[in-house]
Amino acid sequence: MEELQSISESELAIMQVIWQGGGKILLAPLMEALERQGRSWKPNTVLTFLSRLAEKGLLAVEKQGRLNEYVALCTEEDYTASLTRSFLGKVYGGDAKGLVASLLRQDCLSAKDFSELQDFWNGGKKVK
Amino acid sequence: MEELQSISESELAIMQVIWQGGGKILLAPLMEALERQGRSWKPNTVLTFLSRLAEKGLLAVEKQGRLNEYVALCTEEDYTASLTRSFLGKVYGGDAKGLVASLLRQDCLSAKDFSELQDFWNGGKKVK
DNA sequence: AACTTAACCTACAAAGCGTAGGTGAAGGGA
DNA sequence: TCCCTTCACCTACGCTTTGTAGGTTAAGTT
Repeated sequence: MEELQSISESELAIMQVIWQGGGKILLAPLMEALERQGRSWKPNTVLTFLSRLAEKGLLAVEKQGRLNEYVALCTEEDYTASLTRSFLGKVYGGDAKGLVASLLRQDCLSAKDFSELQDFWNGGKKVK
Repeated sequence: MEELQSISESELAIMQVIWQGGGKILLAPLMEALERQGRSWKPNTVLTFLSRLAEKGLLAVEKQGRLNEYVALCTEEDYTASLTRSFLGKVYGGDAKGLVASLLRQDCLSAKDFSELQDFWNGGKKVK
């Protein structure tokens, strides 16, 4: 699992549309989706974000006739997992238990959350 | 618990020295500590970091005679807790269970970690 | 032929960061 | 008393990231 490059807020918004749309998209539907969520970026602005995402290795650009199809190179889960590993390393020196302890101390995990995680732990181990 | 401003790697290195030295420090001992850990910053460079930390609200500057004493305004635990909340919000939309599930999926938590966390959970709740 | 869309290249300002230099005040020693 | 060192404070400069496009051109649509 490689370390993904970090991206900006705006770039993330683009990726989220692509992920939610099944992992690949053309410019026109992307613009529409962004418009629908209230982002009023000029097409060129979006194209800039797209090419930066390609530079950063998050997107592949595939010619479909004369148009470009922008294809996500990882899933949203891969991306958040990578961010999480990076955060864990930088802030907790890789000590995942420390991170969870911090969540517990801050009351971020309810009793219900915790028991669900236990189930996940017990069940998930086998499945995987 | 306010949201602390984010700081750079270098600024963090400064804060860590201060935290480890009991929360307050003068320039001279700070320089020595940094020197000892192999950082060869010029004094002015360190002073820049210190004033940026003060601007960001992480440090207070108190005159001790003609010298400045740089005083940490939060503990290291407060700082990492704040980073963690911020990360949790941005990446998981506040879903702490989702974060922990991601750690589990990535095998970041061993069985031993998990049982220790259960102890922490059971014990910690009472204490607090 | 004119218009629209998309692609590609280039640019530019603001912010963040590393890295100090210049200057001046204040002790400390010769 | 005069110089040297330390520290503080202000200013700056180059590099990178990010938001935000404009200019130009090629291709498809009317």
